[in-house]
Amino acid sequence: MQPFTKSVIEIIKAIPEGYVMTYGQIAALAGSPRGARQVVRILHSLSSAHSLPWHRVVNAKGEIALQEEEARFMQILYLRGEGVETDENGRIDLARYRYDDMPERSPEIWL
DNA sequence: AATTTGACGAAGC
DNA sequence: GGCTTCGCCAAAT
Repeated sequence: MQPFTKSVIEIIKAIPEGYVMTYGQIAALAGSPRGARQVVRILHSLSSAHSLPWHRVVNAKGEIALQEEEARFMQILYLRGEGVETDENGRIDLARYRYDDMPERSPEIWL
């Protein structure tokens, strides 16, 4: 297993309750700024095995990324249970709920 | 060793 | 805003 993959798992486990992170954010923190699809893979195959808080990972637009309706519903329930508001389409306000591990490294988010 | 897989993301229209 | 195209890359096949 690549160090990148291990980092991704650790980062996801470190997302606090009530916050979310994006695939790209996680990949970048793990050392691969264009490895967002790896994060997808890892979650797809390991979310249950590692009991990761998979529901705290959303896409760059702040939307629920899951395709199946039932799984989307579950993710929304988990998030609302932690205090993360979602609209009827599963959209999250990233300005409020995005978790920034190292804000000084991500000046673009200050916009 | 080569190809496919993915819950992505940025850019262009 | 939506939609398409393209780049991305470790793991699985």
